[in-house]
Amino acid sequence: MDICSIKCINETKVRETVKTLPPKEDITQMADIFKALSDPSRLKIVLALLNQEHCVCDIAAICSQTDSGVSHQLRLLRTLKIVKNRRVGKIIYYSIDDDHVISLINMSLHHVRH
Amino acid sequence: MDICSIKCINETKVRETVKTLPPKEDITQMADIFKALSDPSRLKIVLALLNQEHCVCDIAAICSQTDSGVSHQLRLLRTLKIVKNRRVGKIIYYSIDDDHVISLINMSLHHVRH
DNA sequence: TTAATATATGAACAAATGCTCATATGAGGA
DNA sequence: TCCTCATATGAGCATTTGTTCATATATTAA
Repeated sequence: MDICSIKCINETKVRETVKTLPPKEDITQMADIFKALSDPSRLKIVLALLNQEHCVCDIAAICSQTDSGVSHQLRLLRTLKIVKNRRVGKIIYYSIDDDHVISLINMSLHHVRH
Repeated sequence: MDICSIKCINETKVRETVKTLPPKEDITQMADIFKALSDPSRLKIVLALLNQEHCVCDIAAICSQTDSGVSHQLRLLRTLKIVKNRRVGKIIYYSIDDDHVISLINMSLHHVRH
């Protein structure tokens, strides 16, 4: 029980756990990666690139989304270094840039399939 | 090139990748789990419970959030079977219910620390 | 240079999200 | 019983998010 509070708080346990928490910045970064994968249409794009690299309009065809929508999502994924791209003439091919993300996705896939 | 379209689409690659995509339902479920971990304050709650079980007001103290806010988040996490609880009198203790989530978090922690 | 095409970008808007405040529930003690 | 405390819940709101539409950029071909 805290002297300065009416609340029922187990100070020992609280202090113990506070010590184990990662720094705020790490938590923010972790959340950012999870957020990138938290939208079904964006996740679908990443899943598509898991198989092989694709150009923007192929991704749009695969995911039944507009080119513009896909482009917006790819920018976000690029910012987070989840995907990278290479240009061949007019066409820009996207692929996965981050192996950890592949592991994260495989693990969650395994999870939803029990 | 598609006969019915002006767009430059590599049909073979598109069809190949479409075959590898998980069913829509699986994608939705995966996205739901990632979404649960995509908010920093909610992620912090899960990180706190990773260490040991805690009652609601201890979680609030650890995470510098209001009891009410924590309670709302815990309900969401409960719905997704990420956390579970047990009652001891007036106090309700929450803990992690899903080992896969622990793996997901450890992997993303490892990721942000290169 | 001009036209055509692949991709990117900005603005706008509807929908979803997280937080706060007020109130409700449910358990223990007086 | 009544009061207190731990937790839960609903409504309201400001903010964020995903999508669409129009337009811009960049590359190739004519």
